[in-house]
Amino acid sequence: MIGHEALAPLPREFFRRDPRLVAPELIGTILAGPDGRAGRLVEVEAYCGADDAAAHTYRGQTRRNAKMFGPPGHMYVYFTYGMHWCANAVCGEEGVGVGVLIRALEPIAGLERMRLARAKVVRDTQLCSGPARLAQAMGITGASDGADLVGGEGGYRLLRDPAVPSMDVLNTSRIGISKAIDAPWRWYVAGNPHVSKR
DNA sequence: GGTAAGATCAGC
DNA sequence: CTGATCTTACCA
Repeated sequence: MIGHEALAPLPREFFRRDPRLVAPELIGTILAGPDGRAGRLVEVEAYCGADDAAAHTYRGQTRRNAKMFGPPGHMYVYFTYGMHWCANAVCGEEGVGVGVLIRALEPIAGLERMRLARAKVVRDTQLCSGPARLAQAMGITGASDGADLVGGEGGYRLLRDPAVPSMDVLNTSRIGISKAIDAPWRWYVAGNPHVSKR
């Protein structure tokens, strides 16, 4: 276990900015969930609303993406491919519809719970190496849509680690999209085995 | 009302 | 590389 209490939550204002500024700064921060589960962010992608054809919010607000238009610092959780949940941190001013998709975590606490949530996994690098994998490992579902990552009501928080290990952050185009495929809005930790493959 | 595609993953 | 699996969004 690690002492979550000692780690300060990221302030609301941290998220109230362009997701392309927030995303790289989220690398190295910690997502803390229920039951002591926690992981360090090692891969993220920015989605830029009306300026971004690949964003769920590109064509405006719908029932599904409503939380992305809500206040920054909350989670936007969506269901896709008939079976997977994925989590974003809402950014920008309220009403804008931008955010950061959390694509991979390096598990740092509550690994037993994570393995329980992902029973078939044999290697720890398969626990959180992908947006749907980490959601399953952390217990994130539609019930978490709109949870406040600053206040922690809803069970999840993003924390700043005062002692982040040094790491090399690389920037590339995003994964798994068919539009705006050239926008360089993905950031990940070089050489980290928990970054998503494929 | 009908349908195509989807910010994915696991298994062959 | 393919199948799974079903919600959402968009069109008629």
